[in-house]
Amino acid sequence: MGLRVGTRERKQREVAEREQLFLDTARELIREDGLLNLVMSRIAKECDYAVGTLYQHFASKEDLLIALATVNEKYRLELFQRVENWQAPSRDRMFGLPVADMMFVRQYPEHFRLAQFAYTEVVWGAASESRRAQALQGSRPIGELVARIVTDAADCGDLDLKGLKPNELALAPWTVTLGTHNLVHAEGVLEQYEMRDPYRLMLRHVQNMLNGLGWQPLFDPSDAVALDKKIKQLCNEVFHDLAHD
Amino acid sequence: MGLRVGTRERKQREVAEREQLFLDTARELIREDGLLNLVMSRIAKECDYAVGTLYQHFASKEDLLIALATVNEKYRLELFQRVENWQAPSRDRMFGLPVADMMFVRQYPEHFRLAQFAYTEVVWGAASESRRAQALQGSRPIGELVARIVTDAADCGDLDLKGLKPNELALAPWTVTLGTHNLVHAEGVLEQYEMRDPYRLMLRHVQNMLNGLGWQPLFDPSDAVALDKKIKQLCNEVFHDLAHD
DNA sequence: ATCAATTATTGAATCAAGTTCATAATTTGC
DNA sequence: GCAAATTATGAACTTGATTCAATAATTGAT
Repeated sequence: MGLRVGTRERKQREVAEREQLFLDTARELIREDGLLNLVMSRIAKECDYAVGTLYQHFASKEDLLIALATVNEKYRLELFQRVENWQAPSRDRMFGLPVADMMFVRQYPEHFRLAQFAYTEVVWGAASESRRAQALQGSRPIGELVARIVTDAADCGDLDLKGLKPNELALAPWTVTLGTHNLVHAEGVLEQYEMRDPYRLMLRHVQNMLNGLGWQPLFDPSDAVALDKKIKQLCNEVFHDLAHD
Repeated sequence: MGLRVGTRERKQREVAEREQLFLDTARELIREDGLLNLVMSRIAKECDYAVGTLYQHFASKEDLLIALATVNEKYRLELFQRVENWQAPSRDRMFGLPVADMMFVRQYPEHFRLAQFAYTEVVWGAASESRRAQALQGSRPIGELVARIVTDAADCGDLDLKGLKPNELALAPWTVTLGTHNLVHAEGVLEQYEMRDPYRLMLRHVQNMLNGLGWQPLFDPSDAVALDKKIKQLCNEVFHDLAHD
């Protein structure tokens, strides 16, 4: 029986590995040809499996897209965790999250577009129930992490929640980040307004928002040197291994 | 020749009317069956035209979606113009824009989802060049309107731009609004955090943001009564005809 | 009013993917 | 080693977007 369990486990591992292979290949194909041209049979062929096998893993194309978005999120969580463990004032840790998000988008340039697409009714509704549950499950640790930072700030007196729940307050910088990703990925829109470096602007506005929330110590966002210094500090102390710019 | 021109103009008008009919029908079908189930041949049949005729107007399904998003934006512009013409302090007018956006989403509940989808590379890239130009052209007046409000505020001393261009500053509340729309339309996400009334929260955070930008006069967003009063005021004085709640 | 030329409409046919499922291959349990 | 159970395969099916040859309507000139 020991052997039987052993082979069963090996089997499971092989299946998991193959799923990862499918997802990695899909990510690669998307990077090459764009989300628009992702073709299921192409993924299968690229991995030397039949389409039917691919469909053993993913109930549909949408299902695969949600799965891909979900594994990508794991990496984002990793970056967020670094920020959480960083020894720094609560405000700097909160500010670190949008910075982490920026780094994340750099590493997985197609992720945001994919996510934007995946969480649309069109795709979300077409994925399997279990896949959706898995995706939501995966996003939970991020929400909890952010809430911990906010709670921490409130506890040590850096922040007054003013009746908001931690996640409600955290929504403020989150929407700024999310909205920026949206605009950056909305073809043609920002170009029209001649905006250089929208992510830099995003970070400035996150600081404006944190000031508006009364998160201590206040920071002067018009001080370009100080803002740069803060970003550099994060790159050095938290994201040293993936700085490339 | 006068007659010839006359008939030509009539022809053009008829074509324009038919295009509008196609778009209205598409909007209706989307409302009924969702974006997911929009079928080109169904639109044509519903309008008593052949698919080929539909394709005389729109180069592709994506082209039609962009066109629909573009006409919807006209209505949004209308609401924004009401706010601009409102006799009120600059800060209240700026705050009015997210409120207008809220009203707009109420009137066209599927618009935001459509827009989110339409400006994705996937769809945007598949639309015709001229259609994209038209879409960008349509969004320009909104950008200009917002910039006017910001400039106005700076001129009358309510606001210090601190080196930002008007549109760069306006990006701050814009991202908050956009990010909120995103979350609201991302299936399952907000439910997980048990957030009631995300749009109310959005408006509060817009006020936090405007405070952070130092837009005078400052407002206490934790004062629920005052916030309600401000929203009510806008509903009464600017959106009286479409209040329904 | 007539008709050739031009323009617009039509919908059956084409094509591209996503998805299924009967068959073949492999693995398991005995 | 073998029957049963599981898994993999890819040709066939299905749906829906798009095309285009055939048909109809309109135009402009006589």
